[in-house]
Amino acid sequence: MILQKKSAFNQFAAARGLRSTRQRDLILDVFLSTHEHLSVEELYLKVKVSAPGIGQATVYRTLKLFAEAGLAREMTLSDGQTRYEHVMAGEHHDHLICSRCATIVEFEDATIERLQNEIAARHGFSIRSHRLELYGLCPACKETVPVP
Amino acid sequence: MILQKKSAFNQFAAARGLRSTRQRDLILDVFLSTHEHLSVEELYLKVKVSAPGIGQATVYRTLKLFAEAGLAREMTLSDGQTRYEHVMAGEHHDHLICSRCATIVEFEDATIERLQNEIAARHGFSIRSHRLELYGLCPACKETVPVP
DNA sequence: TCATAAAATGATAATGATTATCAAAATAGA
DNA sequence: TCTATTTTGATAATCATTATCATTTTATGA
Ligand SMILES: [Mn+2]
Ligand SMILES: [Mn+2]
Ligand SMILES: [Zn+2]
Ligand SMILES: [Zn+2]
Repeated sequence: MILQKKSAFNQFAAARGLRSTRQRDLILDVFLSTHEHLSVEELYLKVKVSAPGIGQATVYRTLKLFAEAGLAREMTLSDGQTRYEHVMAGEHHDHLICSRCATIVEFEDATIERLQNEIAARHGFSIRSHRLELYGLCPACKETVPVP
Repeated sequence: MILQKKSAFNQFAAARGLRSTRQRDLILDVFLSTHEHLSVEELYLKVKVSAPGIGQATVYRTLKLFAEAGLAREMTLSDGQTRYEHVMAGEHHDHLICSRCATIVEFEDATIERLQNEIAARHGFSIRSHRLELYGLCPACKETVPVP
């Protein structure tokens, strides 16, 4: 999986005439070693551990590249920070998000996807992408928080 | 409908001990006279026509009040601008958005809503809110744009 | 290996949307 | 009218992201 993505990126880089750099390799390693939905800032801090001199701009630029290369997906939750998550070409899922502790659970629902397409078709739209986010309390937080 | 919302806001204002001001009345009138999903900036420009001296901060503040009062809903599309739309208490709908001309079509789908709740329940979440946005090309733009 | 053109990096400034601050103006009561 | 309190509008501050640009790195081929 990780190797697949690395070679996917190398292919992309070759096709685009990108040069290979220490920074990009490192950012890719760090990104692929996570399994969360990390903000750019969080990724930047992780990368900085191995490369204290890295610039934020490089991290921003590189993550955008990963998205273009099809191995990452850019997402913006309601906290106004851009996050990146792993994605294998063609794969798709939506998110359940805890409003209290920010836990994220991924899900897919074929029926919802189908209904979305039907709705779009009914209005003459051709869908390119969609965003479905369910906000609420996760099981743990439900217990902790007093019911209003 | 408009009268309903005006009195809803007056009630809210009374309960909160808000004073009544020319600016708020005007912003409410302008907001209620629209039927679109306007950004704060757009609302600000509309209001400025009748009250050139109005401050943006006042518009920002006042729209937030409307949301708290339950007569407006704050929404953020993928363009990173906060928009406000009319909403009557309890009403809900989702959006189909043209990525090219920004046309917005509203829809409701009971089945999707039900499935969302089922998914949340399956993961032990209690949903508080959700966001469903379908991005694509509207009928008009589909014709205009060359197919890739 | 060396030179060189092109690309990449990192520091920093700029941007854009929103919020905070605060003095001046407006409002609601007494 | 007087006064305490709220509201306003101008402005500065903030925050995430992007643009700029001098400097450093890379690829390539003499
Ligand atoms: Mn995910
Ligand atoms: Mn709407
Ligand atoms: Zn939680
Ligand atoms: Zn369109």
